[in-house]
Formats: sequence, C-alpha cells, structure tokens
Amino acid sequence: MSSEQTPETGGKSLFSLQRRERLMEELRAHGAITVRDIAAKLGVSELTIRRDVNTLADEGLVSRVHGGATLPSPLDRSVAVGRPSPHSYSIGMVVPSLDYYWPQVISGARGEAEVQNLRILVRGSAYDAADNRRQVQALLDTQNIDGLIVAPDMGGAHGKELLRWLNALPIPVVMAERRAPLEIPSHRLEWVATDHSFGAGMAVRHLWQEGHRMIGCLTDSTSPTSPHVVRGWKQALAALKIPLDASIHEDSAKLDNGDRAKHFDHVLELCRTSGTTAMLVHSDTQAVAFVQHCVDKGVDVPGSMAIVGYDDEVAYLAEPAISAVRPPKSYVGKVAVQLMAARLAEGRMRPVHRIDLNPELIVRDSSLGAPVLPTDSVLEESL
Amino acid sequence: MSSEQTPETGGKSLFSLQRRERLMEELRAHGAITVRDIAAKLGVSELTIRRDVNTLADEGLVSRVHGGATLPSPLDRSVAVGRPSPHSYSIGMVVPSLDYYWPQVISGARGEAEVQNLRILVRGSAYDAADNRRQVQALLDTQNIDGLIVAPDMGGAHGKELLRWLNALPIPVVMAERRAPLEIPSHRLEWVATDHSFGAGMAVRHLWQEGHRMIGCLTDSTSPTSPHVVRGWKQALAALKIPLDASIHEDSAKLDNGDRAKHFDHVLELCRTSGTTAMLVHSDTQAVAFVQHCVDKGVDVPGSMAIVGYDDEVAYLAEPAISAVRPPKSYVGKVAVQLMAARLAEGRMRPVHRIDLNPELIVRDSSLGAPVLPTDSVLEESL
DNA sequence: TCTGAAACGTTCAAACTCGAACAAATGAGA
DNA sequence: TCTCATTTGTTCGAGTTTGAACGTTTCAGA
Repeated sequence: MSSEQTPETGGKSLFSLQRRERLMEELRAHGAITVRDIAAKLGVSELTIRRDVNTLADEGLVSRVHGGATLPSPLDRSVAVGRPSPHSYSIGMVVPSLDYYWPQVISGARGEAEVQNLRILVRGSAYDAADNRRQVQALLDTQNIDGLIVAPDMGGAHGKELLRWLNALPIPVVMAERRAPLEIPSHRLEWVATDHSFGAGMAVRHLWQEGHRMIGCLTDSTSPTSPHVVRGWKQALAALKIPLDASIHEDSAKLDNGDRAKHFDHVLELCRTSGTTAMLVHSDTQAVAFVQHCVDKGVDVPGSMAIVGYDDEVAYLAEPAISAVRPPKSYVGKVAVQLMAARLAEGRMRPVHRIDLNPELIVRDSSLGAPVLPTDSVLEESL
Repeated sequence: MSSEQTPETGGKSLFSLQRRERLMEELRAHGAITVRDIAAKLGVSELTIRRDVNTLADEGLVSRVHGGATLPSPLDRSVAVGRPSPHSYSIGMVVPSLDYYWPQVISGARGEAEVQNLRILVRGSAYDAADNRRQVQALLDTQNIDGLIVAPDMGGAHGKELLRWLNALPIPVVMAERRAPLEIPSHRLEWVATDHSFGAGMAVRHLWQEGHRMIGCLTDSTSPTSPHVVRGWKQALAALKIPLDASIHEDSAKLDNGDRAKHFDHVLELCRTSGTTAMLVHSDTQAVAFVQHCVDKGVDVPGSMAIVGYDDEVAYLAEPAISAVRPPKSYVGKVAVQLMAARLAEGRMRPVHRIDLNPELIVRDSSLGAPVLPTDSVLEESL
C-alpha cells in the first residue's frame, strides 16, 4: 500500500475518487502532468496513477500522452466519449506567474469553467503592468474572448493606467486577488480577493493564544500582498493592546541572498532586545529561509522563536514544519469564473460584485506551545 | 436537518436519522469518511453504515467509494450529483423592518430560495439588538432552522454582544447589509452588503460632472447606513480636491418634525453662505422633505439647489422627481440566500465569503444641469 | 540505425471491502 | 397478545484496489 511518508497527503490515504480529483486539480493547474510526479506527490505507485489516467482518458477528461496526460486536446482522436457541447463563452485569464500560488488559482478556475461550459484560455505574465497589458491585448486580438480574468500589477503610473484601461474595456473584467484603489475609476471592475489582513490577524491571535506577548512581522514589500498583511498585523496588535512602536516590523525587499542572512541576524537581534518570541513571516519562502537560519544559529523553533508563514505553498516542507496562513487559492479561481459566468449571463442588470474570501490558519510544529524564555547567553552564543 | 420523511410519518427510526446526520457532519468536516471509522465511532455495524451510505448516495448527498464515501464529486458518474433533488433546508431570516427597503431584500431572498429549493421563514424585527436576538431565538426554538440570514442592530454594547452570540451559533449565519466591525470576533460570519461609500462617491462625482463645485451632505445618523455614506462623500471630496472643512455636513438625528423645518432653513442658510449648490441627502424620505421645503421657500430645484437622495424608495414620487442612489436590494436578498445555500451544501471546506455589491445612480430631474448662480436677493426673499 | 533508459501493459497476489442470505431484536398496530 | 414491518448484526463468498515482478514498447540521443 501507499507510502506513509508523503508530505502532500500528510500520511493519509486518499480514496481513489479523491486521488483522481487531486490529479485533475494538478492537471488544471499546470496543463499537463507526468505519472511519475503525481505518483510521488500522492504517495502511490506509478501503476495506480497510470490506471487513473486511463480511467479519466476513457471518460474524455484528459488526453493521455507518453509519460503522463494533458488537458483534453482537440488533436486527440482517441476519445469518443464525453465531449462537451460547444462552449457558450470564451474567457481569457492573465496571471502574473505560472509558478508559486497561481497554479491553484488556475486549477480552481479551470474546474469551474468546465462546470459552466466556458472555454478558458490562460496566459502567464509577470509582475509588470506593461507585460500584463501586452498579454491581455494579445488575447483580445487573437482569441475573441468574451470576458477577462486578470491579476494586474497596479504599482506605479503604469499600474494605474492599466487599471483605467481595464475599466474601459468593452468586455467584462474580473480581477483575481486584486482590489482597485479608491482613486482610480473602476466602477465596472469586479473582483475576488483573499482578505489578507484578516489572515494576518488570525496568525497574531493564534500566537497570542499560544502565550506569545511580543509578536513581530517580517515582510517582503515587493509583493502586492504585503501591505494587507502589515495592516492586519497592526490591527490585531492594537486589538490585543500590544504597543505597535515596541513591535518589530522588518522588510526584506531588495535584499540579495547574501544580505538576507545578515538581515536575519539583525532581525534575531531585534527580537532578543525587544523580547519578541514570535514572528509572522510573509511569504512562505521567506519563512522557510528564516526557520532554517534560526536552526543554524541554534535558536529553537518554536521554543525560542515561534514562526507562522504565509501562503502555505512550501511551509510544510521545512523542518520543523511551519504553520502558515493559507489563502483559498482554488476558490479564488473558482469564484472569479462564477462572477464572470453570471456577468455574461445577466449583463448590466447585475450589480458589480466585490468579494473577500477568508484564509485558513494551518497550525504545524513551528508555532505550537508557549515560549520557552531564552536566557540571554543562549542567544548571545548563537549570534 | 432531516433528509428523510419526518419521524411522525412512521417507518423511520429516529436513531437512524440522527445517525445519518452525524455521518453527514463527519463527512462535511473531513471531506471523506471510511465505513470502518464511522461504524466504530457510532457503535454500529459496518453493514449499517454501508446501508446508510447507499441511501445517502441514492439521494445524491454523497459519492460512494470503495471503503467509504466522499462529498459529492464531479468525477462521480453514478448519480446526477449537481443538485441534491429531494433535500431541503430551512433558513430563517430576521430583518429590522417589513417596510421601507427590506421588502425588496426579502423578495430577492424568497425568489432565490425557491430556485434553490430552500424553505425560508421571514421575521420582522426592529432596529434593536435585544429584539433581534428574541426573534432569532424564537426561530431557533420553534422552527428547527438550518441557517440564519439576519440584519442585526450592531449599535452599543447590546449590538456587540449580539454579534458575538451570532458568531457562536451552531448554524451558519449570513448578514444582510451589515458588516461586523474588526474588533468583534466574527470569523464565521458571512455577509453581503451594499457598498454605500461607493454609492455616495458616485453621487458626488455625478454632481461634480453636472458642474457643482460645492457639494454638501445631509444625513440621519440613526441609520446604520449613514457612516458609510459620510465616508464615501468625504473620500470623493478628497479625490476631487474639494476642501472638506469648507463643505457642509449636517445631521438630522433626533429632530422632531417641527424642528426639521428649522433645521432645513439652517441648512439652506449654510448653503447660501458657503456657496453650496448641491446636496447629497440620506435617506430618500429626508430628501423628499428637503426638496419640498426648498420649493416652499422658493429655492429652485435643481437650478439653485441640486439634490440627490439615497435608497431610491420614494425619490421618484417627489416633484421634481429626485435623483437617488439605488442599492441593489433584491440582489442583496438573492446573494444572501446563495451564500447560505452554498454554505449548507459545502460546509467547512468553503472559505468565508464577504461580498460588496455596488449600487446604481438613478438620475432624475432634481440634479440635472449646471447650477444657476443665485443672487443674494433671491435667497434673501425666500428666507 | 542502434542502443539504453524510461514508460507501459499484463499477470498475479495480498489486503481490504462489499453485499446476499439469514437471523435476531424492536416497535407499531390490530 | 399477536403479527408484521423495520432495523440491525453475523457470516462468508465474491469483488475491488493496489503494488511487485517481468516482458514489451516507445523515445531520445549517439
């Protein structure tokens, strides 16, 4: 039977139906899968996944290829069963990355598009307004889309201009994980976004409940999520009557990897002098790096430093496994498509919708238990 | 929640119904169950649970898999799983009034409940937290509701206590036209509300576009909508670089009808001295009264004073007909039911949703055209 | 064209689950 | 009190799922 060590399933066996659901999620997220990767990820044999792929291919849900499967292809003549009727509408989807975070949004979107009988065309872009616009224009020019789902970069003058342009497009636009600032005309734009300030607040309250009384925040302000995380952290401190000016907030934007170790040393020193025993760290990759740094310096996690990450993309891979705030990425994609489908069906009669989704806190080893008060000598020695 | 015929019609043991409810609770909590675990947990044979699973699968509530059951899966082809056909939930709905504004919310809710095959029980209450709680408790005690839609009064200590109580109820709660403040624990509450600050902003921008350069605001702070309207008015003034401290904001809370005429005179005098040629008036009833007062005093509407109301309940009845911001009341009710239906179907897997709906500006006679600059003598004569 | 690595398909076994058949217990109604 | 229907439990043969082993096929690179 299956391996008990696989991180993805947390040691739990999935039923075959759930395994095929996961397989479809991965396929929608990435467009193609290999039998080997999925078997490793789900902790089962390649033969089992191969059987699953065959079953799904027989149902017309995937196109089987050597070594794996792809989303159903019009070139695939092996299936005769389950071909959907012609799509009612086409929607374009432009995301800033096809890695880290966005594949699950795409997977949710593709799954819902299937349910709603919509054709969806996904394009990867960058955290760059000019490139976003180029990709959108390409979809408009070549694909005849009826609606657009986009996660635009909104920084700087280019970003603001992009929003005005999106607001003026002749087709409906839904933003995923973005909210237009008040000062930009955006009355036609709909959006669905994770409430990151709520997520940060949840992490702070969790750490407070575990006994921490000084809780810091380490962010990366190159990320559009960062301001929301900081706002939630501040609001939660205020609600708990923790003085903000005594609390650590550091940012690692624009640091090279070499500088980052020094910066982490600096953060640990600030923690020591301020009595901070817990940190909310955005994003997950930085949390993993910070945990590793702590361990390298002999700072016990969570005994001397409790850590909560953000995004829950790789937090589980660390040793110890890191607690994390997990945005409902799949739902973001799904709800974006639902908004679009309703807009296309109902037109102007329907009021503009703007939706916040709450994340979930996944508690793992890195934040369990009350702080073990460190003696100064332990931290001195580790620095 | 009963998926079978009620016990009083005989033939079904109450225990078997309760067992299936427990089974469904476990399923919604975990996404999947094994026959073995549930049989052990409930102290019955695996065959009994297997029979239950078969029954629930036949009703479309679960997907049966080898060894157990999962939540209904799109990959499950054995039954039409999209909509559980016989199953119906009851939801309670408590609104502060059965007049003015709320009938359309109720209508939207009832329509959608019909579409979703839900039983909906509506109770009128008051703008009073204690009465709200009494009505909710009555529904819980006597009607066996599975979910609650409510527009609670959140003012004062009673209001905050009501929110905490609603957050802790064992059934899902959706708020209509309400948002919990940050400081109250409300992580389970979902809501759909009109974005009144956006609405107020829209009205200000409309008046600006008609040529008005000083735009005041007249509110009634006994209404929960009022703070949002004021915030939107302020934000829009800021965006248009209209100085806030030179702009008129008056409130008519706590005035008797007799005092209101004097207050309106006072407002008109402030307009005259400040050069204000347009007013956003919340709510509609106050806008109608203000327009009538202006006409009585010889102040030409919209020539000397342009007016936009709020709520669009009676604005069209006035002479001249009054422009108004119209919240999408029917959609508020409809979306509240959609949130509840999805919550009941999906359980904890679904993230908490919070939805803003944008209102619409209905332009009528009362705000058309540029201001005709009034001579002082005309206004002197009218006072 | 040839070769080696990777992937695939078949067969068989192990482990687990299913459900038919039958029996026992319980409750409702005559 | 009796009868019938319903619910629940036990037994055991049949069915399902998964993985190991091994032979076959496919693909990429020399």
